[in-house]
Amino acid sequence: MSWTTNESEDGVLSKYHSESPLIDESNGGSSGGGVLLKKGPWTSSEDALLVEYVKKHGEGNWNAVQKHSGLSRCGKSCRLRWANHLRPNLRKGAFSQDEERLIIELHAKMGNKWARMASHLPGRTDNEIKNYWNTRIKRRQRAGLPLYPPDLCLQAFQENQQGQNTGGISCGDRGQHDPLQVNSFEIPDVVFDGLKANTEVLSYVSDLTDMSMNTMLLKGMSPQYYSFVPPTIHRQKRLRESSDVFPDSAGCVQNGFPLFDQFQNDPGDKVASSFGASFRPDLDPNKSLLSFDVTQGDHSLPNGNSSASKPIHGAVKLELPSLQYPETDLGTWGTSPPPPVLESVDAFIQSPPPVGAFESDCSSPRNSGLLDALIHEAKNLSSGQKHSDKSKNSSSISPSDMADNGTLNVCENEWDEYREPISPFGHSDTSFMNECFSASGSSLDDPPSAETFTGSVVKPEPVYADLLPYKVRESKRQTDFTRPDALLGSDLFEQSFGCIRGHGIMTDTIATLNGDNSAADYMHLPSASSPLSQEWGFNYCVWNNMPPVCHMSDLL
DNA sequence: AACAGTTTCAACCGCAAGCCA
DNA sequence: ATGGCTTGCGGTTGAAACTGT
Repeated sequence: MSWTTNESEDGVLSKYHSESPLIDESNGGSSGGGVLLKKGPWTSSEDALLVEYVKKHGEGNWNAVQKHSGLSRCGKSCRLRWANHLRPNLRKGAFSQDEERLIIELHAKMGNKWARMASHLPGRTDNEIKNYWNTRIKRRQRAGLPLYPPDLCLQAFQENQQGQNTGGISCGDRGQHDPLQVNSFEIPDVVFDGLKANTEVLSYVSDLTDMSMNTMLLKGMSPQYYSFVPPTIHRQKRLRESSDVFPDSAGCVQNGFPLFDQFQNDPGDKVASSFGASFRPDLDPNKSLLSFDVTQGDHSLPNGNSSASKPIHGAVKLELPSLQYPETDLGTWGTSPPPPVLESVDAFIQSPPPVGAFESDCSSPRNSGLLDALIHEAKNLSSGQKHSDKSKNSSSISPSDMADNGTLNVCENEWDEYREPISPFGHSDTSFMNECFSASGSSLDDPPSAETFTGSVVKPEPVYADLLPYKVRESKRQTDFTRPDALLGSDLFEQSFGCIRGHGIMTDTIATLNGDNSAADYMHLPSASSPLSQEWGFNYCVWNNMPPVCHMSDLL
C-alpha cells in the first residue's frame, strides 16, 4: 500500500507502505495541507465511506471527499472508484455478445473514445471497455486476426457509397444514432467522423467510388489491412515498432511472409523453413509478391528493378494503411536491429510500414476512427493505380506495384472462382477462413480453442456467426467444425484449400503440426513434389489473406 | 506442489478542457 | 485575459488471477 501527499496530486512526493488501510483523520484533514493520501486498492471500508459520502453530498466536488468523509484518497481516486465500481447500476461481469459486438462497432466508429463508447453501454465503464479492447487487440494480434469483422469494413464502405450516391457524405457521430437501437451489425455513420469539413480528405472519399470493395479487398487489401493499428499506440512507439518490424535481411519482411514467422517459436519452425526451401527456387520475383531469397538484404532484386519495394510487397499487402505512419522513415526499415520474432510479428500486424507513394497523395485522417484508415487506404490504392508510372521509379511501394503485379491478378482471378457468390464482395477469404475454423463457437468468444504458435494459450477469438457467409453457414450445417477430421475432410475445406493444393504446403504444414502424415490423407494431395511456380502467386494470396497460419492450430 | 509465463483488471498518471473568480 | 481548480479522458502500470509445465 502506498501513500502520497496531495501537495502534488499527480506527482508522488513520498511513498511508503502501511498496514493500515485508512489513515487517521488526525493526520490532517486539509486537502491542501500535505496530507498523506493513500494509493492502491480500495478496501471495503473505504468504499463504504465513499458511498456514504456520495449519498449525503452527491457526486462531484471530489476533492472535498477527503475533508468530509475522512477518506485519505485524492479526489481523482475517489471519482474513479465511484465511477468504476461503486456507483449504482453498474454492470459487472463479462461483456455479453451484444455488448462485445457493440464495442467493436463503436470502436470502428469512434476509435479510442472509451468514454463515449461507455455512454452507449449502460452500466459499463470506459475503463472496462478500454481493458476489453486492449485485450481484444492482443488476442487478435496474436491470432493474426483482423480487429474488425470484414463485414464491418464492407458496411462502412457501402455506407460511404450510399452517401455518395445520395449526394452527401455520411457524416460521423451526430449524436442521434444510438447503436443500442440498431438491430444488426449496422454502422450507419461509421468511418467518416474524421472526414467532415476536410475537403482534402473528402476528395479521396469520392475517389473511393472508383473502386469496388472487391477491388479493394482483392487487390492487396488483405485482411490485415483492416486490422488497423489502434490509435492508442504512441507515435514514438509506432516509429520504434515500424522500424523494428523491418529489420534488414532478417525476418518477416524480407521473406515477405510475415505471419509465418510465428512458426519460429513452434515446432512449425520446420514449416517456415520448408516454405523457404520449397519456394525459393521457383520464384520469379517479377511475378510473385514474394521474395524468399534471404540474401536480399539490400532489398535489391535479381532483375535490378527495385530497391525496398519489391521484397516487401508481401509486407505491404499485409500491412495496415500507411496513412497512420507517414512520419516513419522508410529508410529505417533496413537499419534497425532485428526485433524479437514475436514482437516483430505483433508489431508488424499493428504497425504498417510507411509507404511513400501512399503518403504523398493524401492527408491522413490519423485521428479518425480506424475504419477511416480503410477508406484512406482504398483511396490510395485507387490513386496508385491511376498513377502507376509515378511510383514505378519510387523506392517505396505503391499501390500500382501491387496492382501491376501479375500475381495479384492471378490472385484476383482465381479467387473469383472461390468467391462467395452471395456475399456482396465475395467475403474476404480471411473471414471465410476465420469463420470456417472458428465456426463452432456460438459465443463471440467461444470458438474452438486456439493456441498460438508461441505456445501460450490464447483466448479464442469471437465468431460472428451471423456474419458467416452463406456458403459457410450451409457447410456448417453439414460439417462438425469442432472436429478437425470432419473439417479437413469436408467440401468446405476442400474448397478453401483447393487453391493451395498441389504443392504440398498444406500437407506439410498440417503434417508438421500434427506430427504425422495424416494431413496428406486429409488433403488427398500429392505431396511436396508438385510444381509451385504456376500457383504460387495465388497460393501466396491465399496464405496471405488467410489468417493465420495460426488458425491451423484451430483445426488440429 | 512449485514455478514461470501470461492475462486480466483495478488503479494511477499526465494531460487537456471547462469553469470561475 | 489569466490563472487556479475541477473534472474527464486515454494511456500505462503492476498486482492478482489464471494456466501450463
